[in-house]
Amino acid sequence: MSNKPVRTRFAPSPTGYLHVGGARTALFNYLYARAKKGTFVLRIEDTDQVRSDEKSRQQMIESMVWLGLEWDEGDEKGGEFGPYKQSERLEIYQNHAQMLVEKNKAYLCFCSNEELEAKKKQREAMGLPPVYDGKCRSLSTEEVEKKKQEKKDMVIRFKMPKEEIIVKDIVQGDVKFDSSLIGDFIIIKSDNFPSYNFAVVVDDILMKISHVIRGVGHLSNTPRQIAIYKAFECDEPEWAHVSEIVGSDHKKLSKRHGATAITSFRDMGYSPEAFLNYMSLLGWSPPDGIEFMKKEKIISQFDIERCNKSPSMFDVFDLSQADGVELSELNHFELEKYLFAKSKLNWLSNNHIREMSEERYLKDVMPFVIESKQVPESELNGKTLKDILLSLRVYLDYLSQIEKYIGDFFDKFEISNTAIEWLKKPFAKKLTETFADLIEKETNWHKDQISNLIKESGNICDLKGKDLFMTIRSASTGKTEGLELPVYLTLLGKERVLKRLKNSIEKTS
RNA sequence: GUCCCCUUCGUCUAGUGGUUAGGACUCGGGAUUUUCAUUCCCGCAACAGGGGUUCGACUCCCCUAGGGGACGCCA
Repeated sequence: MSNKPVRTRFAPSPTGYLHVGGARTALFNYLYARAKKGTFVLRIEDTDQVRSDEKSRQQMIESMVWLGLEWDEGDEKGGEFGPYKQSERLEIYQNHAQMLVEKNKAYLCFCSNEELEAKKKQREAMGLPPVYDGKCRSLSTEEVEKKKQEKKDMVIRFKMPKEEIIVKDIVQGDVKFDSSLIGDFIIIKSDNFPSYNFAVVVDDILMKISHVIRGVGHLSNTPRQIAIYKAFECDEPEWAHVSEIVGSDHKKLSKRHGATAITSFRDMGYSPEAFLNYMSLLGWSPPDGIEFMKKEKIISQFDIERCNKSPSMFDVFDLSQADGVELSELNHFELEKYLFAKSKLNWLSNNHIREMSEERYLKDVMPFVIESKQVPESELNGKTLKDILLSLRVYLDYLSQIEKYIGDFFDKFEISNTAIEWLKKPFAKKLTETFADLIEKETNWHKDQISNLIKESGNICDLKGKDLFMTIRSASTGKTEGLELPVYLTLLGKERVLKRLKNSIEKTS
């Protein structure tokens, strides 16, 4: 419609952690700005003095940074249209409200809360929409002055014109609203703070926002906002109300689906790219249908026109297992239990982990290795650990899973029930001893050589196939699954293999 | 209560009047792998229901049901 430079914004209110819903909105704004070579701005909407807090703000920023949603302008970064915190823009809103009052498009209202409440109930009883009746709309200047003298609480209300308002929305199409159902709403509260609908519009005008991309929840606010644009004689931005995200129970995302706190996913060891990839697929799909994408590819294919209207489910937690549990209160360890093991998120994440550079992977996985406390400190920097981690890479859906594999390569040695079955076989003891002997004498510790030794043990004991391999596997790893055996043993190291074999021999007798 | 929006395999979705309704994840089967994972192949599985409009409807209209959202001195 317009060829103005694209400027999008994400405008969270710092009243809690950033969750999937918010992050997805931020993502779409980011993606669109990048796709159109525009600007992405971050504005903090902290006009709710009671609920806003600094900690939330910081956690949101932390989440944004982690996801790689870099903003070009905004909080903590500055820019030519600052400040970017609404609490620091109070004067601007008041001036603008004053302009509206002077143009007779807004007015002072002195009605008390009790009065309003009573009227609302009355109207509801009569089956009328609960809108303000406009009592103070036509107060004379004298009356206004008099009430001001009395130091009555006052607010500023916007004169809502009676007309049909059509929201022209990129994803929702044209949506009609009857403004008589809206009424004169408050733009400046009695604490002198602007109301949401007013502050957004003033900011979006001043910050030259070209596209407002947000959840459908805001669609019904849009007529109010359009009316304000008109009152200021400014062009509306392009609207795009994307579908909301729901939890596995089809209900709006809440603390119950928890972990919707972005930082929880970071803590579980999802890579930001993977999580971003997953979120981009909620309500949008790439034209070529290929879902595993790096950020650059998402950007190059993104368009809001391909966003759909129907709500998408954030389906990574098994809520049926989490009855009465508030997932948002759990740490990554506890949270893991409620994850669907085979979610698309995990699949994508596994793919991203495999595609990472080795350096990046090693660097990212290390904290989880350390956290597991299963690797002796002396070996933390060794080449062996590096090789182990690299071999384990294909097994990981998210990095914290390394904690369940890594111990098997060091001092931990437990024989699983299925492994015991192999060790109980009649030939197990002899085979294990034979193999141990061969290993003890071996000086060339290399996977090909180990492979030879396994075969040789087989020849000596007249065994091959599963009997041979599974028994040796069970005796040396305690498990019946895992890496290719010669590789596994190479990584384990001669000493540990011997120790384990001896241990297993005792169990077989 | 009033207004607005939504409803395609279990999930994410493609699809804009004529398709064997496509893909991805999951699931089942098979091949490869000494095992597990990986990889490859095959398969199961959907247009919420009812009315229209039309030669023809997943696509358009209406109704019903279900879900979501808005109606704040919250954002």
